[in-house]
Amino acid sequence: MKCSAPLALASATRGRPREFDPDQALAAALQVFWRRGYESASMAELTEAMGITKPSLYACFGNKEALFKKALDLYERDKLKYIGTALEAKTAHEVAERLLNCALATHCGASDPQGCLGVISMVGCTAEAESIRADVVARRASSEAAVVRRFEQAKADGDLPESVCPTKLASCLMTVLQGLSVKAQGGAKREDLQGAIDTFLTMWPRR
Amino acid sequence: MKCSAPLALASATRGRPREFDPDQALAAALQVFWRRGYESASMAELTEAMGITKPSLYACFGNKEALFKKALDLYERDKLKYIGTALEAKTAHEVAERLLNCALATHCGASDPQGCLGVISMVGCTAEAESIRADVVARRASSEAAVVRRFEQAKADGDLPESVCPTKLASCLMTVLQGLSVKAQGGAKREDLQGAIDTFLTMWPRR
DNA sequence: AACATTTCATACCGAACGGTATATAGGGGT
DNA sequence: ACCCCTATATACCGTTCGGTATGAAATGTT
Repeated sequence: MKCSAPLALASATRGRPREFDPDQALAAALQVFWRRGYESASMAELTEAMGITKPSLYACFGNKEALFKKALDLYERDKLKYIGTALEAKTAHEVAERLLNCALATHCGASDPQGCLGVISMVGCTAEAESIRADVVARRASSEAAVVRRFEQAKADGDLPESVCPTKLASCLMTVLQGLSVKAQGGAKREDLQGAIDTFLTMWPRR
Repeated sequence: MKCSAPLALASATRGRPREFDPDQALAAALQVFWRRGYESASMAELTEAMGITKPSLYACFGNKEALFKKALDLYERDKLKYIGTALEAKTAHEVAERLLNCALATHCGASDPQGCLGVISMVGCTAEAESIRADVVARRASSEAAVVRRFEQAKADGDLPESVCPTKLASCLMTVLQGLSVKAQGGAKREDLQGAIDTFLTMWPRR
Protein backbone atom coordinates (compact mmCIF):
# COMPACT_ATOMS: atom_id res chain seq x y z
CA MET A 1 0.00 0.00 0.00
CA LYS A 2 2.62 2.51 0.98
CA CYS A 3 4.46 4.20 -1.84
CA SER A 4 6.80 6.05 0.41
CA ALA A 5 8.77 8.27 -1.92
CA PRO A 6 6.06 9.55 -4.22
CA LEU A 7 7.00 8.05 -7.55
CA ALA A 8 10.43 9.58 -7.83
CA LEU A 9 13.79 8.97 -6.26
CA ALA A 10 12.54 5.91 -4.45
CA SER A 11 15.85 5.38 -2.80
CA ALA A 12 14.58 2.74 -0.44
CA THR A 13 17.83 1.07 0.30
CA ARG A 14 16.22 -1.89 1.97
CA GLY A 15 14.87 -4.86 0.09
CA ARG A 16 14.98 -5.90 -3.52
CA PRO A 17 15.13 -2.86 -5.81
CA ARG A 18 12.31 -2.46 -8.29
CA GLU A 19 13.14 -3.20 -11.86
CA PHE A 20 11.08 -0.48 -13.50
CA ASP A 21 10.90 3.29 -13.48
CA PRO A 22 7.62 4.45 -11.88
CA ASP A 23 7.59 7.69 -13.87
CA GLN A 24 8.02 5.83 -17.11
CA ALA A 25 5.37 3.30 -16.13
CA LEU A 26 2.98 6.09 -15.21
CA ALA A 27 3.57 7.75 -18.56
CA ALA A 28 2.70 4.50 -20.28
CA ALA A 29 -0.45 4.19 -18.16
CA LEU A 30 -1.42 7.72 -19.14
CA GLN A 31 -1.27 6.78 -22.80
CA VAL A 32 -3.62 3.87 -22.21
CA PHE A 33 -6.07 5.91 -20.16
CA TRP A 34 -5.98 8.68 -22.71
CA ARG A 35 -6.70 6.34 -25.56
CA ARG A 36 -9.33 4.19 -23.84
CA GLY A 37 -10.79 6.17 -20.96
CA TYR A 38 -10.86 5.12 -17.33
CA GLU A 39 -13.33 2.30 -17.38
CA SER A 40 -12.41 0.85 -20.75
CA ALA A 41 -8.75 0.64 -19.82
CA SER A 42 -8.36 -2.79 -18.27
CA MET A 43 -5.69 -3.75 -15.82
CA ALA A 44 -4.39 -6.26 -18.35
CA GLU A 45 -3.92 -3.52 -20.93
CA LEU A 46 -2.33 -1.22 -18.38
CA THR A 47 0.14 -3.74 -17.04
CA GLU A 48 1.13 -4.78 -20.54
CA ALA A 49 1.72 -1.20 -21.65
CA MET A 50 3.59 -0.42 -18.45
CA GLY A 51 5.72 -3.51 -18.75
CA ILE A 52 5.04 -4.65 -15.20
CA THR A 53 2.85 -7.22 -13.49
CA LYS A 54 -0.29 -6.56 -11.54
CA PRO A 55 1.20 -7.03 -8.07
CA SER A 56 3.94 -4.55 -8.94
CA LEU A 57 1.35 -2.07 -10.10
CA TYR A 58 -0.73 -2.42 -6.97
CA ALA A 59 2.30 -2.22 -4.71
CA CYS A 60 3.51 0.98 -6.34
CA PHE A 61 0.34 2.82 -7.29
CA GLY A 62 -2.35 1.47 -4.97
CA ASN A 63 -5.20 0.53 -7.25
CA LYS A 64 -6.71 1.45 -10.58
CA GLU A 65 -8.36 4.58 -9.27
CA ALA A 66 -5.24 5.88 -7.59
CA LEU A 67 -3.23 5.10 -10.70
CA PHE A 68 -5.68 7.07 -12.79
CA LYS A 69 -5.51 10.08 -10.54
CA LYS A 70 -1.72 10.05 -10.68
CA ALA A 71 -1.97 9.77 -14.46
CA LEU A 72 -4.38 12.68 -14.46
CA ASP A 73 -1.91 14.71 -12.43
CA LEU A 74 0.76 13.94 -15.00
CA TYR A 75 -1.64 14.80 -17.80
CA GLU A 76 -2.39 18.19 -16.37
CA ARG A 77 1.25 18.83 -15.64
CA ASP A 78 2.44 17.90 -19.13
CA LYS A 79 -0.40 18.13 -21.60
CA LEU A 80 -2.43 20.91 -20.05
CA LYS A 81 0.33 23.21 -19.01
CA TYR A 82 -0.55 25.31 -22.04
CA ILE A 83 -3.61 26.49 -20.12
CA GLY A 84 -1.49 28.32 -17.60
CA THR A 85 0.73 29.87 -20.24
CA ALA A 86 -2.24 30.81 -22.41
CA LEU A 87 -3.67 32.86 -19.57
CA GLU A 88 -0.54 34.98 -19.62
CA ALA A 89 -1.32 36.29 -23.09
CA LYS A 90 -1.76 40.02 -23.41
CA THR A 91 -5.33 40.18 -24.63
CA ALA A 92 -8.46 38.13 -24.00
CA HIS A 93 -8.62 37.33 -27.69
CA GLU A 94 -5.10 36.03 -27.58
CA VAL A 95 -5.90 33.97 -24.50
CA ALA A 96 -8.73 32.30 -26.38
CA GLU A 97 -6.61 31.87 -29.47
CA ARG A 98 -3.84 30.16 -27.55
CA LEU A 99 -6.20 27.97 -25.58
CA LEU A 100 -7.98 26.73 -28.65
CA ASN A 101 -4.96 26.26 -30.86
CA CYS A 102 -2.90 24.58 -28.17
CA ALA A 103 -5.79 22.26 -27.44
CA LEU A 104 -5.92 21.42 -31.11
CA ALA A 105 -2.21 20.75 -31.21
CA THR A 106 -2.43 18.56 -28.12
CA HIS A 107 -5.34 16.50 -29.32
CA CYS A 108 -4.24 16.13 -32.91
CA GLY A 109 -0.61 15.90 -32.03
CA ALA A 110 0.67 12.42 -32.49
CA SER A 111 -1.49 9.87 -34.19
CA ASP A 112 -5.25 9.82 -34.53
CA PRO A 113 -7.12 12.71 -33.03
CA GLN A 114 -8.30 12.01 -29.53
CA GLY A 115 -10.28 14.05 -27.08
CA CYS A 116 -9.24 15.45 -23.74
CA LEU A 117 -8.57 12.82 -21.11
CA GLY A 118 -10.79 14.70 -18.70
CA VAL A 119 -13.69 14.83 -21.10
CA ILE A 120 -13.33 11.18 -22.03
CA SER A 121 -13.21 10.09 -18.43
CA MET A 122 -15.93 12.38 -17.13
CA VAL A 123 -18.39 11.45 -19.83
CA GLY A 124 -17.46 7.78 -19.77
CA CYS A 125 -17.71 7.32 -16.02
CA THR A 126 -21.21 6.81 -14.80
CA ALA A 127 -21.33 3.42 -13.13
CA GLU A 128 -18.73 3.20 -10.44
CA ALA A 129 -15.95 5.72 -10.37
CA GLU A 130 -18.10 8.53 -9.10
CA SER A 131 -14.96 9.67 -7.35
CA ILE A 132 -13.16 9.91 -10.69
CA ARG A 133 -15.99 11.94 -12.11
CA ALA A 134 -16.04 14.32 -9.20
CA ASP A 135 -12.31 14.77 -9.42
CA VAL A 136 -12.36 15.61 -13.12
CA VAL A 137 -15.32 17.94 -12.67
CA ALA A 138 -13.53 19.80 -9.90
CA ARG A 139 -10.35 20.21 -11.93
CA ARG A 140 -12.32 21.50 -14.87
CA ALA A 141 -14.20 23.96 -12.69
CA SER A 142 -10.95 25.32 -11.38
CA SER A 143 -9.66 25.82 -14.92
CA GLU A 144 -12.80 27.65 -15.89
CA ALA A 145 -12.58 29.81 -12.79
CA ALA A 146 -9.06 30.80 -13.80
CA VAL A 147 -10.32 31.83 -17.21
CA VAL A 148 -13.10 33.85 -15.58
CA ARG A 149 -10.57 35.73 -13.48
CA ARG A 150 -8.44 36.37 -16.53
CA PHE A 151 -11.40 37.79 -18.42
CA GLU A 152 -12.38 39.96 -15.47
CA GLN A 153 -8.89 41.34 -15.62
CA ALA A 154 -9.23 41.82 -19.36
CA LYS A 155 -12.42 43.73 -18.86
CA ALA A 156 -10.77 45.92 -16.27
CA ASP A 157 -8.01 46.52 -18.78
CA GLY A 158 -10.60 47.70 -21.25
CA ASP A 159 -9.71 44.71 -23.37
CA LEU A 160 -13.28 43.45 -23.58
CA PRO A 161 -16.48 45.36 -24.29
CA GLU A 162 -18.45 46.52 -21.26
CA SER A 163 -21.39 44.49 -22.49
CA VAL A 164 -19.78 41.09 -22.11
CA CYS A 165 -19.94 39.07 -18.90
CA PRO A 166 -16.59 37.44 -18.09
CA THR A 167 -18.27 34.46 -16.48
CA LYS A 168 -20.47 33.75 -19.46
CA LEU A 169 -17.71 34.35 -21.95
CA ALA A 170 -15.47 31.91 -20.11
CA SER A 171 -18.27 29.38 -20.00
CA CYS A 172 -18.73 29.80 -23.73
CA LEU A 173 -15.05 29.36 -24.42
CA MET A 174 -14.82 26.26 -22.26
CA THR A 175 -17.86 24.90 -24.02
CA VAL A 176 -16.07 25.23 -27.33
CA LEU A 177 -12.97 23.59 -25.90
CA GLN A 178 -14.94 20.63 -24.67
CA GLY A 179 -16.87 20.44 -27.90
CA LEU A 180 -13.59 20.20 -29.77
CA SER A 181 -12.69 17.23 -27.62
CA VAL A 182 -15.87 15.47 -28.58
CA LYS A 183 -15.35 16.16 -32.24
CA ALA A 184 -11.78 14.95 -32.03
CA GLN A 185 -12.92 11.83 -30.24
CA GLY A 186 -15.38 11.29 -33.06
CA GLY A 187 -12.57 11.22 -35.55
CA ALA A 188 -12.94 14.74 -36.91
CA LYS A 189 -10.24 15.93 -39.27
CA ARG A 190 -7.82 18.52 -38.09
CA GLU A 191 -9.03 21.00 -40.72
CA ASP A 192 -12.56 20.63 -39.43
CA LEU A 193 -11.50 21.52 -35.91
CA GLN A 194 -9.33 24.32 -37.20
CA GLY A 195 -12.28 25.71 -39.11
CA ALA A 196 -14.44 25.74 -36.01
CA ILE A 197 -11.70 27.45 -34.04
CA ASP A 198 -11.02 30.10 -36.67
CA THR A 199 -14.69 30.88 -37.03
CA PHE A 200 -15.13 31.18 -33.29
CA LEU A 201 -12.17 33.51 -33.00
CA THR A 202 -13.55 35.63 -35.83
CA MET A 203 -16.71 36.04 -33.79
CA TRP A 204 -14.78 37.08 -30.70
CA PRO A 205 -16.15 40.30 -29.15
CA ARG A 206 -14.07 43.32 -29.97
CA ARG A 207 -13.66 46.44 -28.01
CA MET B 1 -33.78 -13.46 -33.41
CA LYS B 2 -36.65 -12.52 -35.61
CA CYS B 3 -38.70 -9.57 -34.49
CA SER B 4 -41.17 -9.82 -37.30
CA ALA B 5 -43.34 -6.78 -36.95
CA PRO B 6 -40.79 -4.12 -36.08
CA LEU B 7 -41.72 -3.30 -32.53
CA ALA B 8 -45.28 -2.29 -33.18
CA LEU B 9 -48.50 -4.09 -33.88
CA ALA B 10 -46.92 -7.48 -33.35
CA SER B 11 -50.17 -9.27 -33.99
CA ALA B 12 -48.67 -12.72 -34.08
CA THR B 13 -51.77 -14.73 -33.45
CA ARG B 14 -49.90 -17.93 -32.80
CA GLY B 15 -48.31 -18.85 -29.50
CA ARG B 16 -48.39 -17.26 -26.11
CA PRO B 17 -48.88 -13.52 -26.37
CA ARG B 18 -46.18 -11.35 -24.90
CA GLU B 19 -46.97 -9.63 -21.66
CA PHE B 20 -45.22 -6.34 -22.29
CA ASP B 21 -45.37 -3.49 -24.76
CA PRO B 22 -42.18 -3.37 -26.85
CA ASP B 23 -42.48 0.37 -27.43
CA GLN B 24 -42.81 1.02 -23.75
CA ALA B 25 -39.93 -1.31 -22.97
CA LEU B 26 -37.78 0.43 -25.56
CA ALA B 27 -38.60 3.80 -24.05
CA ALA B 28 -37.48 2.48 -20.67
CA ALA B 29 -34.28 1.15 -22.21
CA LEU B 30 -33.63 4.54 -23.76
CA GLN B 31 -33.81 6.18 -20.36
CA VAL B 32 -31.20 3.78 -19.03
CA PHE B 33 -28.89 4.20 -22.01
CA TRP B 34 -29.27 7.95 -21.81
CA ARG B 35 -28.43 8.06 -18.15
CA ARG B 36 -25.60 5.55 -18.19
CA GLY B 37 -24.22 5.32 -21.73
CA TYR B 38 -23.96 2.20 -23.82
CA GLU B 39 -21.25 0.28 -22.06
CA SER B 40 -22.13 1.27 -18.53
CA ALA B 41 -25.74 0.20 -18.96
CA SER B 42 -25.78 -3.44 -17.93
CA MET B 43 -28.30 -5.97 -19.10
CA ALA B 44 -29.45 -6.35 -15.51
CA GLU B 45 -30.21 -2.63 -15.28
CA LEU B 46 -31.93 -2.66 -18.63
CA THR B 47 -34.15 -5.63 -17.94
CA GLU B 48 -35.12 -4.27 -14.56
CA ALA B 49 -36.06 -0.87 -15.98
CA MET B 50 -37.91 -2.47 -18.87
CA GLY B 51 -39.75 -4.81 -16.56
CA ILE B 52 -38.89 -7.91 -18.56
CA THR B 53 -36.44 -10.78 -18.29
CA LYS B 54 -33.32 -11.27 -20.31
CA PRO B 55 -34.67 -14.01 -22.60
CA SER B 56 -37.63 -11.79 -23.44
CA LEU B 57 -35.31 -8.95 -24.27
CA TYR B 58 -33.12 -11.05 -26.50
CA ALA B 59 -36.12 -12.61 -28.24
CA CYS B 60 -37.65 -9.23 -29.02
CA PHE B 61 -34.68 -6.95 -29.60
CA GLY B 62 -31.83 -9.25 -30.63
CA ASN B 63 -28.96 -8.27 -28.38
CA LYS B 64 -27.62 -5.30 -26.49
CA GLU B 65 -26.20 -3.61 -29.56
CA ALA B 66 -29.41 -3.98 -31.58
CA LEU B 67 -31.40 -2.73 -28.60
CA PHE B 68 -29.18 0.32 -28.37
CA LYS B 69 -29.55 1.16 -32.02
CA LYS B 70 -33.32 0.90 -31.75
CA ALA B 71 -33.16 3.14 -28.70
CA LEU B 72 -30.98 5.56 -30.65
CA ASP B 73 -33.59 5.62 -33.42
CA LEU B 74 -36.24 6.45 -30.87
CA TYR B 75 -34.01 9.11 -29.35
CA GLU B 76 -33.50 10.85 -32.66
CA ARG B 77 -37.17 10.55 -33.49
CA ASP B 78 -38.37 11.98 -30.18
CA LYS B 79 -35.62 13.97 -28.55
CA LEU B 80 -33.77 15.29 -31.57
CA LYS B 81 -36.70 16.15 -33.75
CA TYR B 82 -36.08 19.77 -32.80
CA ILE B 83 -33.07 19.70 -35.11
CA GLY B 84 -35.28 19.33 -38.14
CA THR B 85 -37.68 22.02 -37.04
CA ALA B 86 -34.86 24.36 -36.05
CA LEU B 87 -33.53 24.25 -39.59
CA GLU B 88 -36.81 25.66 -40.81
CA ALA B 89 -36.25 28.93 -39.02
CA LYS B 90 -36.11 32.03 -41.15
CA THR B 91 -32.59 33.22 -40.41
CA ALA B 92 -29.31 31.50 -39.70
CA HIS B 93 -29.19 33.25 -36.35
CA GLU B 94 -32.58 31.91 -35.49
CA VAL B 95 -31.52 28.42 -36.57
CA ALA B 96 -28.62 28.59 -34.16
CA GLU B 97 -30.79 30.05 -31.44
CA ARG B 98 -33.36 27.29 -31.75
CA LEU B 99 -30.77 24.54 -31.95
CA LEU B 100 -28.99 25.70 -28.83
CA ASN B 101 -32.02 26.50 -26.74
CA CYS B 102 -33.85 23.33 -27.68
CA ALA B 103 -30.76 21.31 -26.86
CA LEU B 104 -30.66 23.02 -23.50
CA ALA B 105 -34.31 22.27 -22.88
CA THR B 106 -33.82 18.65 -23.86
CA HIS B 107 -30.78 18.08 -21.73
CA CYS B 108 -31.94 19.98 -18.70
CA GLY B 109 -35.54 18.97 -19.11
CA ALA B 110 -36.55 16.47 -16.51
CA SER B 111 -34.23 15.78 -13.63
CA ASP B 112 -30.50 16.28 -13.44
CA PRO B 113 -28.80 17.71 -16.50
CA GLN B 114 -27.47 15.03 -18.79
CA GLY B 115 -25.61 15.18 -22.03
CA CYS B 116 -26.65 14.03 -25.45
CA LEU B 117 -27.01 10.27 -25.78
CA GLY B 118 -24.89 10.36 -28.90
CA VAL B 119 -22.08 12.24 -27.23
CA ILE B 120 -22.18 10.02 -24.18
CA SER B 121 -22.09 6.87 -26.25
CA MET B 122 -19.54 8.00 -28.77
CA VAL B 123 -17.09 9.22 -26.19
CA GLY B 124 -17.70 6.31 -23.86
CA CYS B 125 -17.31 3.58 -26.45
CA THR B 126 -13.74 2.70 -27.15
CA ALA B 127 -13.27 -0.95 -26.31
CA GLU B 128 -15.78 -3.06 -28.16
CA ALA B 129 -18.78 -1.39 -29.74
CA GLU B 130 -16.84 0.13 -32.58
CA SER B 131 -20.01 -0.41 -34.54
CA ILE B 132 -21.92 1.77 -32.08
CA ARG B 133 -19.31 4.47 -32.37
CA ALA B 134 -19.38 4.43 -36.12
CA ASP B 135 -23.16 4.61 -36.13
CA VAL B 136 -23.25 7.62 -33.82
CA VAL B 137 -20.50 9.36 -35.74
CA ALA B 138 -22.36 8.87 -39.00
CA ARG B 139 -25.61 10.22 -37.60
CA ARG B 140 -23.84 13.25 -36.24
CA ALA B 141 -22.10 13.90 -39.54
CA SER B 142 -25.43 13.85 -41.31
CA SER B 143 -26.84 16.37 -38.86
CA GLU B 144 -23.89 18.66 -39.39
CA ALA B 145 -24.21 18.32 -43.15
CA ALA B 146 -27.82 19.44 -42.88
CA VAL B 147 -26.74 22.50 -40.96
CA VAL B 148 -24.10 23.24 -43.58
CA ARG B 149 -26.71 23.13 -46.32
CA ARG B 150 -28.97 25.41 -44.32
CA PHE B 151 -26.18 27.93 -43.87
CA GLU B 152 -25.30 27.80 -47.53
CA GLN B 153 -28.90 28.67 -48.21
CA ALA B 154 -28.71 31.46 -45.64
CA LYS B 155 -25.66 32.85 -47.34
CA ALA B 156 -27.42 32.73 -50.68
CA ASP B 157 -30.28 34.58 -49.02
CA GLY B 158 -27.88 37.26 -47.97
CA ASP B 159 -28.56 36.26 -44.40
CA LEU B 160 -24.92 35.70 -43.55
CA PRO B 161 -21.91 37.88 -44.32
CA GLU B 162 -19.94 37.00 -47.42
CA SER B 163 -16.89 36.47 -45.28
CA VAL B 164 -18.20 33.48 -43.37
CA CYS B 165 -17.79 29.91 -44.56
CA PRO B 166 -20.96 27.87 -44.04
CA THR B 167 -19.01 24.70 -43.43
CA LYS B 168 -16.84 26.24 -40.77
CA LEU B 169 -19.72 28.05 -39.14
CA ALA B 170 -21.70 24.82 -38.93
CA SER B 171 -18.70 23.04 -37.49
CA CYS B 172 -18.38 25.80 -34.90
CA LEU B 173 -22.04 25.59 -33.98
CA MET B 174 -21.95 21.82 -33.66
CA THR B 175 -18.85 22.15 -31.54
CA VAL B 176 -20.76 24.37 -29.13
CA LEU B 177 -23.67 21.94 -29.10
CA GLN B 178 -21.43 19.06 -28.23
CA GLY B 179 -19.59 21.12 -25.67
CA LEU B 180 -22.88 21.87 -23.97
CA SER B 181 -23.48 18.14 -23.71
CA VAL B 182 -20.20 17.66 -21.96
CA LYS B 183 -20.88 20.48 -19.55
CA ALA B 184 -24.33 19.12 -18.84
CA GLN B 185 -22.88 15.69 -18.26
CA GLY B 186 -20.47 17.28 -15.83
CA GLY B 187 -23.35 18.59 -13.77
CA ALA B 188 -23.29 22.17 -14.98
CA LYS B 189 -26.15 24.36 -13.84
CA ARG B 190 -28.75 25.41 -16.32
CA GLU B 191 -27.82 29.08 -15.93
CA ASP B 192 -24.23 28.26 -16.78
CA LEU B 193 -25.25 26.62 -20.03
CA GLN B 194 -27.70 29.41 -20.76
CA GLY B 195 -24.93 31.94 -20.26
CA ALA B 196 -22.68 30.15 -22.72
CA ILE B 197 -25.50 29.99 -25.25
CA ASP B 198 -26.46 33.63 -24.90
CA THR B 199 -22.88 34.75 -25.23
CA PHE B 200 -22.35 32.65 -28.32
CA LEU B 201 -25.49 34.01 -29.93
CA THR B 202 -24.37 37.53 -29.16
CA MET B 203 -21.20 36.82 -31.07
CA TRP B 204 -23.11 35.49 -34.06
CA PRO B 205 -21.94 37.06 -37.35
CA ARG B 206 -24.30 39.75 -38.57
CA ARG B 207 -24.90 40.88 -42.06
C1' DA C 1 -58.63 -32.86 -26.29
C1' DA C 2 -54.22 -32.86 -28.55
C1' DC C 3 -50.84 -30.23 -31.03
C1' DA C 4 -47.89 -26.43 -32.67
C1' DT C 5 -45.98 -22.27 -31.51
C1' DT C 6 -44.40 -18.57 -28.92
C1' DT C 7 -43.30 -16.37 -24.43
C1' DC C 8 -41.92 -16.65 -19.75
C1' DA C 9 -38.96 -17.74 -15.56
C1' DT C 10 -35.01 -19.91 -13.63
C1' DA C 11 -30.77 -21.28 -13.72
C1' DC C 12 -26.71 -21.49 -15.95
C1' DC C 13 -22.47 -20.64 -19.32
C1' DG C 14 -17.60 -19.08 -20.39
C1' DA C 15 -15.04 -14.95 -20.33
C1' DA C 16 -13.33 -10.85 -18.47
C1' DC C 17 -13.22 -7.75 -14.71
C1' DG C 18 -10.44 -5.62 -10.47
C1' DG C 19 -7.79 -7.29 -6.94
C1' DT C 20 -4.80 -10.61 -4.00
C1' DA C 21 -2.42 -14.83 -1.63
C1' DT C 22 1.75 -17.15 -1.90
C1' DA C 23 6.13 -18.41 -2.78
C1' DT C 24 10.55 -17.12 -4.77
C1' DA C 25 14.33 -13.95 -6.01
C1' DG C 26 17.42 -10.16 -5.06
C1' DG C 27 19.21 -6.51 -2.68
C1' DG C 28 21.30 -3.90 2.02
C1' DG C 29 22.47 -4.12 7.28
C1' DT C 30 25.05 -6.29 10.72
C1' DA D 1 27.07 -15.79 6.42
C1' DC D 2 22.76 -14.75 8.05
C1' DC D 3 18.51 -11.99 8.54
C1' DC D 4 15.25 -8.69 7.13
C1' DC D 5 12.89 -6.40 3.74
C1' DT D 6 10.94 -5.54 -0.68
C1' DA D 7 9.90 -6.67 -5.60
C1' DT D 8 8.79 -10.28 -8.71
C1' DA D 9 6.03 -14.08 -11.00
C1' DT D 10 2.29 -17.29 -11.01
C1' DA D 11 -1.84 -18.68 -9.94
C1' DC D 12 -5.93 -17.74 -7.99
C1' DC D 13 -10.19 -15.20 -5.70
C1' DG D 14 -15.21 -13.62 -6.01
C1' DT D 15 -18.04 -10.79 -8.93
C1' DT D 16 -20.09 -9.19 -12.93
C1' DC D 17 -20.40 -9.17 -17.76
C1' DG D 18 -23.32 -10.41 -22.20
C1' DG D 19 -25.73 -14.21 -23.70
C1' DT D 20 -28.31 -18.87 -23.58
C1' DA D 21 -30.25 -23.75 -22.56
C1' DT D 22 -34.26 -25.64 -20.67
C1' DG D 23 -38.72 -26.58 -19.21
C1' DA D 24 -43.19 -24.78 -17.91
C1' DA D 25 -47.11 -21.69 -19.14
C1' DA D 26 -50.29 -19.67 -22.36
C1' DT D 27 -52.43 -18.95 -26.65
C1' DG D 28 -54.50 -20.32 -31.63
C1' DT D 29 -55.39 -24.28 -34.73
C1' DT D 30 -57.39 -28.59 -35.78
